[in-house]
Amino acid sequence: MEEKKRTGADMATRFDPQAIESDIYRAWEEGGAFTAHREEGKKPFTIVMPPPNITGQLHMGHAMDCILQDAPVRYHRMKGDPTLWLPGTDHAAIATEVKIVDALRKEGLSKESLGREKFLERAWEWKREFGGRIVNQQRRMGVSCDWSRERFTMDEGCSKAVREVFVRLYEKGLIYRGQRMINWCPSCRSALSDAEVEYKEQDSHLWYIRYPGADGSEGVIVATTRPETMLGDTGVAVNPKDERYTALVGKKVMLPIMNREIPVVADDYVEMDFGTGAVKMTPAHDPNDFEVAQRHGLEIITVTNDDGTMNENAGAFNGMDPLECRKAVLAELEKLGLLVKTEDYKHNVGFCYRHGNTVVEPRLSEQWFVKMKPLAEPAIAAVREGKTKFVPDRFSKIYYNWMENIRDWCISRQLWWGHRIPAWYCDDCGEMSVSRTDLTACPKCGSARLRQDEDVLDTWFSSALWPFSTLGWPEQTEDLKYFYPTTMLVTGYDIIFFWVARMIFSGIENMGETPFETVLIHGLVRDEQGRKMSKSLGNGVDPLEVVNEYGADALRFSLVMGVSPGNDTRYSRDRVESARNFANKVWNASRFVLMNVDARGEIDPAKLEIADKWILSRLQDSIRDISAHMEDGDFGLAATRIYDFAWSEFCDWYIELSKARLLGEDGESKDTARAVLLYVLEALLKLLHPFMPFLTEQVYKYLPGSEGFLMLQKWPETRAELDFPEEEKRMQGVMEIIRTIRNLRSEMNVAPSRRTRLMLLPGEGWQAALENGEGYFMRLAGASSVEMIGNRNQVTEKTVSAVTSAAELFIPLGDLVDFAKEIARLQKELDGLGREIKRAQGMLNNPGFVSKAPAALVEGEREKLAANEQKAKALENRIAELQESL
RNA sequence: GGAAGCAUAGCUCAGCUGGGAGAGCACUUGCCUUACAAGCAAGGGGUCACAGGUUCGAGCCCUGUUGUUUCCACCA
Repeated sequence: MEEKKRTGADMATRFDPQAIESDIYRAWEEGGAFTAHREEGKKPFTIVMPPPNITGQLHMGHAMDCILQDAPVRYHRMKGDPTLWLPGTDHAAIATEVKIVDALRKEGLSKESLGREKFLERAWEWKREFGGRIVNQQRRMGVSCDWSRERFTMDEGCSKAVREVFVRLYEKGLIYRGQRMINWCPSCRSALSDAEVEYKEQDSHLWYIRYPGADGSEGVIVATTRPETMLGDTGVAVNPKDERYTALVGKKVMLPIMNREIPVVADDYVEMDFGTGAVKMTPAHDPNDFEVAQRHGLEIITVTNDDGTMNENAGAFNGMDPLECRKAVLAELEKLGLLVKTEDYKHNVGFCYRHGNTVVEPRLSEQWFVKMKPLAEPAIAAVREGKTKFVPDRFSKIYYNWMENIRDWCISRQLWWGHRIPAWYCDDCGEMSVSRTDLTACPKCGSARLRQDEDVLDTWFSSALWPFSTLGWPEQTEDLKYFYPTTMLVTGYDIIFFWVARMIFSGIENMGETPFETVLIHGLVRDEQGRKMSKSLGNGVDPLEVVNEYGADALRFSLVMGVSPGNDTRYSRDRVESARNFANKVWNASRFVLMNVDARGEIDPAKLEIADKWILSRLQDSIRDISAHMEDGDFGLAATRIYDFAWSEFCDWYIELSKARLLGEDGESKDTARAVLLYVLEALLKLLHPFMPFLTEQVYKYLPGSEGFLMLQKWPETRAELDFPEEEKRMQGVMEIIRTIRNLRSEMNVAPSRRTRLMLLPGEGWQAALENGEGYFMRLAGASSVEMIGNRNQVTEKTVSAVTSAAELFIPLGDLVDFAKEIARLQKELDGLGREIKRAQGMLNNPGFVSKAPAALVEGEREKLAANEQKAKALENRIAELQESL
């Protein structure tokens, strides 16, 4: 470690994050500061990090994730809780495979030409490169997670967990294989789960097509948005109550072009008032049609290939892509005179969430599924019973809504990168076996002619196990026993379905316990215009660029300050700049303190002056508020509070107040100020550390007597003996006078260089406090002298004046004073006061208020009223005097 | 079709269980005051979307309206 620097004089005048961040991070990491330790008997604080995909690089959403986890983790670590933040990455089956296939294409290669084994080698290479890159980007954000426990969804342990869960669910009958209608992405050439389809509204048409009767009658007109699918039609359905079609039910119509006779069936599914009330049935390419077909025994004809093109069942259209086919079919129908009409129509079309431009086709296919109902029920109950709490609570509604309407989860993907399905098929006896270990012989007939299922699992199958697979499950490791269930999950609302819900039911099913106590949901980071950041818009902001320009602390702070839980937030350069300015402010305040304090001094309560008591008391208040906000997950409020304390109270006032003493002759007062400055600064650094870890850690190195890392110091505790409510009030009175004088001087255009005498007529009980504040009036309010007077008559010169709650004040300004203007000014002040008095009187004259409002509040109003009445009286007197002298 | 969020200063947003409207940025004025011009001081600027209701008291709670964003569902 570098040699410790000792004085503020060594500090640069500006905080330079670039110069220190990487060194500090390395020191933390090498010093083992992130490593979690189990301490029996103590409740741990545990977070498993949502594992970023290894596909690319960190975006603003990740940055948000980082800070919202790092802040509570650092807070709890400082509180002394055994703290584990477990990091890792996700193999992201489809997403990664798509990227690798793209990369291969640029080399003129394809998946197929490479073969499965070579492809997987490439994929692991990819993982090493991009997985490492992501993790280093996280380090740049300052994340204090335990890298010694880093995991990957496809590492040995997690893979074992996946295999174990799959087999267990299969054995319980909760995983099955079957022909079902699934979402098919022609670009992935794979099945997708319902959650992976994004619906977008598209302008399209509704085409009305006549299907003539098989007997030569006029038949029926159907309406469709996808005319090309008619090639696979095997029926027409009408509502049984629809009298227009009663005669047709049971008859056959002729499917044009294909010239196939298809039946007309009656089914409740059909809405009578949509279109013509008659629906063409394409059971292989529409989930509803499929169900109708099941009920009525309709034939099922698949007319597309894996890549979305038309297949041989499409007859003359074989090989066309669907849009081409649509045009050709419509042209043909037109020629036949069967295209009755075309209407403009808007409807939702499903797109692949990884191939944004690819339309997802419902398609009949043999896939693996998880039976969801039995898993969803206890997961719903767990949240209802409060075993897992969503914060903010409204997100639990989204969760319930999804869980209560859940359908079976299609988990097989026709990909290579992922956990391969542990099922083997025997080519001799046809037996299918699911196994924890790789099979070499058929368990039924002993044949060695076994083929493992070609498919891999949905990436979310493994991430669903993340809270326990990463802790060692299915082994009963010490970590698992100690850290599960975890304390908190932090993630965006966009993956509640994909991930959060699945972790909850997986945790309950496999561990018997919900995986986390709290799910803290945050919003999206949008661009400066409020649009979602996306690659296609090219409006993404790279957090690393922001870190390079402004520092990690600035970015982190800008992402939390003034942000409320669960709400989206806009990225704004202004906010980062403002956070950077704050960092610099704290840096310079520290520099000031350290230039004046070179040793740690004890605080002796007997020697504290009013300003000391004020700032110490304000500090107590800040510690209370900030700690409470940290506990509640209100990081936006915590950050705002520390900002205000540091800037508006410590810097703007206490430091300025201390200057007079530091430059003065009174050694004891000077020492006390020094001790208080250092004490408050150190507490401030600790309170700020969860948000600005680099800056605070760096400053801590300079503090006299500091040892080790700030990040491992104790979180500040409140001390009752440092609460000084009475002195706080007195100091605020002094501050009000200072502000009032500044205001007067400014209004009167008194040059800052011109010092003015000050006369004070103290209010009752204020004499001592004001005498105490003389130095402050001189230093902070441009006073050349302070004179206490006992009576307004003692003011004989031309002065401007004002009334505050602590005193009446007079500033002789000679010819600058224009009595007429002065009267107008005071009158305006008096009018304001009058309104205020009226308001208070109104309240106090209201019997309801006096009898029902809290006593303290009523008393407070009484006090304010009395004070204001006194002020008003003083103003009236003053105005009268001035009028006389006019 | 169902659900949720948002509507507060010119802009972006805070506002904890109801108790005299706040911040950042922008704007005006004056300051290089020996920590900081990435700064200091002073100032202007708001019918808290609208309409009702509850309450002694509503930005906050309830009902409705309007605007806006998002999620879910998917009637071809």
